[in-house]
Amino acid sequence: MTVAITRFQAKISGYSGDGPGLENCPVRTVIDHIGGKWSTLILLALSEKPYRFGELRRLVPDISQRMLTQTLRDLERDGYALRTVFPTKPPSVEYRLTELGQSLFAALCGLLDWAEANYLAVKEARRSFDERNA
Amino acid sequence: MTVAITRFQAKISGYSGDGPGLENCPVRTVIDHIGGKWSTLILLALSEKPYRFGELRRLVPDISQRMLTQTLRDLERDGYALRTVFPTKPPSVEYRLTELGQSLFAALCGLLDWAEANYLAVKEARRSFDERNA
DNA sequence: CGGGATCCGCCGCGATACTG
DNA sequence: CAGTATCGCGGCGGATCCCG
Repeated sequence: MTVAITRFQAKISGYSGDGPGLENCPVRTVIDHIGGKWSTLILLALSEKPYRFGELRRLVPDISQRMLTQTLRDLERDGYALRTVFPTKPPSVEYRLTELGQSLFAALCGLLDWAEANYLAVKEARRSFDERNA
Repeated sequence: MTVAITRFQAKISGYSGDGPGLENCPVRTVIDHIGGKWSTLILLALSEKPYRFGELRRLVPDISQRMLTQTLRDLERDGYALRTVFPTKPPSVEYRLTELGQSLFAALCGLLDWAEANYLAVKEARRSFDERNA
């Protein structure tokens, strides 16, 4: 009975092979960081082609410049995005996905497609639930 | 030039066809809610088989009982999970995925597998980035 | 056993102002 | 143009106590 659990234990609780265990959980390591409010949106934008800072701002109208900066930094830190500064005047900075970022996006695509196909059902489920618990 | 953007505009900025637009964005509607700290973990656990409240607590050792309750409520509200109460003494409550939840999980699998395969590379990228910016 | 109620710290995120 | 600095709020999430 606990045998069935074991198959997923590693993904859920982490690998206790070396160290504390919980912070070695693959799911947490990756998902926790792309679970932010803007990460997937920026990833989606950059999947198409490299963009400059200002272009990304216009692409995502309601992101603050502070959060765009921070999101891009996080993506860069995790190895998903590459930041290139062109020393022009005024300076221009280009962001593009790395190989790792592209492969992450490929894995993310299934979820994004699902979201597009099913978000109406989700919204309806929410509405229905809220109505039942009025 | 802006033509290239248009292809993704809907997914990023939402469908402005009817209403304000931004809250009609499929990505935001779905991803924002499963981006929580525990949602994917519980989804992963329930994908294997139905579980009871206490079993889930043991499966995810470091979740508080408050957050487990709330996460399960959210999953139920979005139509991903089904809550069944058995009026035994003491009562037992079972959680299982709905069809919608199972299909979401199927779409999520690609990402989970990617996380398992690449989380070491991500951790290394982080370490390297932090070192460069010391 | 499976919660609900309450209190509270942390931090994600936004708004605004300033800079090279 | 592409950021940095500072301030402040709301809400996520943890700890604790109580209940049927």
